[in-house]
Amino acid sequence: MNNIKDILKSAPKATQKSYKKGEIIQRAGDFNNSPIYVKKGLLKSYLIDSKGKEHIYMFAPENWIIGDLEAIQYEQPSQLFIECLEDSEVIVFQKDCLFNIELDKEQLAENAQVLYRRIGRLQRRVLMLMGAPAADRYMYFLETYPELPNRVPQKMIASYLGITPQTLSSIRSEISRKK
Amino acid sequence: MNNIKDILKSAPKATQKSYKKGEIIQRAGDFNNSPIYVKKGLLKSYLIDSKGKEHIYMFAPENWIIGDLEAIQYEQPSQLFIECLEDSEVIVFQKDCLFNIELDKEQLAENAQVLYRRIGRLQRRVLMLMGAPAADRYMYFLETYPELPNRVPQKMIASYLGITPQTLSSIRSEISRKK
DNA sequence: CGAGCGCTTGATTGAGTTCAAAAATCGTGG
DNA sequence: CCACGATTTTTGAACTCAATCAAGCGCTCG
Repeated sequence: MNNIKDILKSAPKATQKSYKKGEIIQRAGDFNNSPIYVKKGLLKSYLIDSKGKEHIYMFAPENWIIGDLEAIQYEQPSQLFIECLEDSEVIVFQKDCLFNIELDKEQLAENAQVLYRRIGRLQRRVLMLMGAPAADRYMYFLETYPELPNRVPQKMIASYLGITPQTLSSIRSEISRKK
Repeated sequence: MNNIKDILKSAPKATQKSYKKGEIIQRAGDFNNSPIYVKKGLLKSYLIDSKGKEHIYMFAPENWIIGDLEAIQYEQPSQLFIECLEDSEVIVFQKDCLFNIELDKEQLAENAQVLYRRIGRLQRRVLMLMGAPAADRYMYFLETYPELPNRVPQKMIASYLGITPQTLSSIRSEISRKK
């Protein structure tokens, strides 16, 4: 995914921070959004919709970057909350960390590839959300985050997949029945 | 969206091409994928799923960039078809056009922002696909592509939104009834 | 040890799909 | 420019998958 070495060298003014499980790092409405690199631990970002329902946009275990990139790029208040699911150590970047003109060429080229990879993953997710039935979505989650099924509660997985915890439960029992 | 000036200056070895309506520019399985900038006309990219059903991933009217970025970045064969919906003039880039090390710093920084914006749009789409009912999805389409409702048939809009043409038809009749 | 949260299971409901067919629109050749 | 066939859109009925509603079980941690 995102190579730690590449990230670190491309972030001259990044700051290191620690958060405890349960802390909310960024809130919807905040203007002060930054990309966050996870060194250790686990974060999630999520949207609260008009009916008060939570939709998880992504998880960020070790070596992932998380943030409301849409809000950052368009200089709008964040739509997303970012919350700490395990005690975590992170690096908070500057907003423009990935395209700051003070970076050197290698770093900029590297960063463009980091963004490219993220687009690739998002493309895959969009195609998945559009076509795939609930069971296939769960498989997709297992591929994307092989280490997470044991680290996050099922209701969060369901929220990430856009299905209810009940549906996920029945999918899982169906899978284990088939074995 | 993507500023034509920025794109052109950042693409030293790009080639210009013309396609007629109905031509297929790239096919699933091709290894020779490139990002394509649309100067004039309209393209679409789409996936054929295991049941033979077409899912439109995106439309690219004037000034958009289209391509199977996932396939390019991971150097895999394309999953997506790219097809010409109107006679079009396009610029075919090199695969690494956006992060080629020969580009200068301004160009690289600019390109990173182009990618950033695309991520922002994808983020929005993922959140939309996850939560929103069919009627809201149609509204989202109208916002994203204000000029397209008259240029593409409804069945394609439905395919882009992940709903059936029948459902879209009933949504539209409901909307016009409310006025 | 009890209260609350998370997971499971079953019954009911509902949004959207599928199937089918009619109505409207488009495109092409005469 | 019209006519005809093909495609697209609309409409309606039956069905399906997943959501909602509801109840019960098992943990955890307070």
